[in-house]
Amino acid sequence: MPARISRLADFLPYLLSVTSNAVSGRIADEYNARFGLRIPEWRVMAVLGDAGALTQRELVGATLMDKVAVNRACKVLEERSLIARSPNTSDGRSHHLELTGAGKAMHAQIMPLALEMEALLFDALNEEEQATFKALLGRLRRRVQELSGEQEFSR
Amino acid sequence: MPARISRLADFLPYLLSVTSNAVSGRIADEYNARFGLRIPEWRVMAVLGDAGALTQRELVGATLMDKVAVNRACKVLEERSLIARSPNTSDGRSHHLELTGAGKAMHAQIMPLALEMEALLFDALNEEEQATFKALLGRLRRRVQELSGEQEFSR
DNA sequence: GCGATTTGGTTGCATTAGAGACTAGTTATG
DNA sequence: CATAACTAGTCTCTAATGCAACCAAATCGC
Repeated sequence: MPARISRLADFLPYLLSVTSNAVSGRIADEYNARFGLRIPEWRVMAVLGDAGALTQRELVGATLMDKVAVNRACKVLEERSLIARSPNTSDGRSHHLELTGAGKAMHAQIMPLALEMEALLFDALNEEEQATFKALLGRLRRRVQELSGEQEFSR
Repeated sequence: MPARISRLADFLPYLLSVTSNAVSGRIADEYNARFGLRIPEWRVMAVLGDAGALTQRELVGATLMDKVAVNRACKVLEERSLIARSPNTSDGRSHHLELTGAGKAMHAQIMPLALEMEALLFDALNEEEQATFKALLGRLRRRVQELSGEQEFSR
């Protein structure tokens, strides 16, 4: 008995939240099962693989994650020898973080899986719809940022 | 220095997650500031206001939240005398939950604010785009559910 | 109707995320 | 250069989320 769903189901922020959680949960399970990575760690790997050596500060900017989240993810990855720190000659407070050989090897497995997952999940949308969806998300995000005050782009 | 954003930014699940968090965070702040409500509590209020008396089990179905989240939200709302329990004659394990007078009064303030917030946030999208966005989210969610196994629709 | 199974609700526990304080190193100012 | 103001990173504490075990009431099978 599907108990008449309330108007909540028409509320866009709700729909957005539920959908996002479903997608994230699915992906998190997959990465955890295959690589023992959690999402913050995966994001750091993805960015480092793409951009090369970065500081934590730069990772915060690139992933939009909290600096604590970045720090924890890096610590875990370093313990697993997937990334390595090298001193930053131009600023002694930070280090350059870079994928190790093992890290690069994992990255090479991770990215195809990411695209595969994306394709699988977004199967329900054709090319054009995916592009539209992406564009709308982008505009929405910018709008929220704009509303959420005049701060740079922390958080 | 906007450090070349990596390919992560093109990854749909990432974009979805970041956007959803931004939207939810903004709304959570607003409801917390104005009514001292958190999102799970707000959702329960919204559904009860719309559907009348329901059991916790029915609320789980209507909000897609975890039963623990529903239980906790109800407990808080009951303590604040925004909702009241009455015995369920047809099943002694559960109760009917319903908005009190105060609850209804708050609901009458809450819903317009919800629509206002929705309008404000989704300002960046015109009518048609909003409809498209909603439809795409719906299809995406159904797709994930479908992939996530044959379970009813718990979680 | 009586034991076995199921289900609504509750509690406790483990995991996660975020805010704030703190440390070490850097830049700006006199 | 010495002090003040700032910044990258780390640590700690608290709040939020979800799972699993649990209790009590209901249903099923005989």
